[in-house]
Amino acid sequence: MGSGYNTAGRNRILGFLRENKSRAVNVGEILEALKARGNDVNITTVYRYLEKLSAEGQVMKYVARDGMRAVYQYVDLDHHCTEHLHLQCVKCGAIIHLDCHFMEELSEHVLMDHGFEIQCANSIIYGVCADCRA
Amino acid sequence: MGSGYNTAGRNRILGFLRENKSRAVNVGEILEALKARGNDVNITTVYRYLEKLSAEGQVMKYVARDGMRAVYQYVDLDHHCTEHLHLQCVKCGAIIHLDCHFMEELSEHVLMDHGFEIQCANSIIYGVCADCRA
DNA sequence: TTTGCATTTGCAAATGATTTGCAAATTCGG
DNA sequence: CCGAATTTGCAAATCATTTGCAAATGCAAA
Repeated sequence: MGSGYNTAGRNRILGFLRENKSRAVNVGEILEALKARGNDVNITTVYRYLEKLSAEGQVMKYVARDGMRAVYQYVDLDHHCTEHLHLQCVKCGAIIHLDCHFMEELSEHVLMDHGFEIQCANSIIYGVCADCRA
Repeated sequence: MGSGYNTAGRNRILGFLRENKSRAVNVGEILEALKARGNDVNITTVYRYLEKLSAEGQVMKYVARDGMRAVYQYVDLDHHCTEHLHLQCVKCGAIIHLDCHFMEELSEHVLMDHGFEIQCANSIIYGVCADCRA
């Protein structure tokens, strides 16, 4: 994990991602949030570090459906499991991990009754999350 | 359906989308394909018409997982039903409609336990179908 | 068929997110 | 504290997509 040099900018970026691990954030949000708390970080640095984290699997990168910008979400490597589906909010881009027992039921049903073996890795179910419905 | 004026460019674009209704295409492909067959259509026209078709529900617009460009897929309005999920085989491209009772259970679970309201229309679950697994 | 008006087109320029080149600044092990 | 390797910041470059506007086209009514 955490390979590379330890710098102030990186710590701030990673900190913000961790604080918001329940949702996906975009580059603009990161920039604004850090600027607001007086810790400016250059946009290029943000992009480059996010790419690095993404390659390391420490964050997940997705593309929001409405606009055309990427969103990033912190991944808790400890609790990580590859066998779950992703629910993505079409409004805010947040990713919800469907890794509860129900996932198994779904997989089994689809396999038994439809002969279809789900590949969770690249499947995304779209919809609207709780926050955006409120 | 098909509202608006009938023009050569639009017919060509819609024709190409229909010919490729089994997959999603991007703007570049449309441009190249039409140019290759000697029917140039302006890029602006393509974007504008796709937006219109998308608004009418005649094509589905989503964002490719890899890059950052939009892709569009023709929708057969006759056979269209919004309340079921699609399972698509990554090998043969076959699409299975998950509209059995289990669909309701899934929707309900996701809404109750995760506060997430599924939009079936553009969600696709990938995997391998019965035929291709054999 | 001609006329009038709304819609559509094409071009070039604007936009907005993301990437890249490069020199200066920073990190950290020795 | 030194030096090599990494990271940063800036400005400019990309790339897909959008927009403004004048010219071209479609279509229905006369």
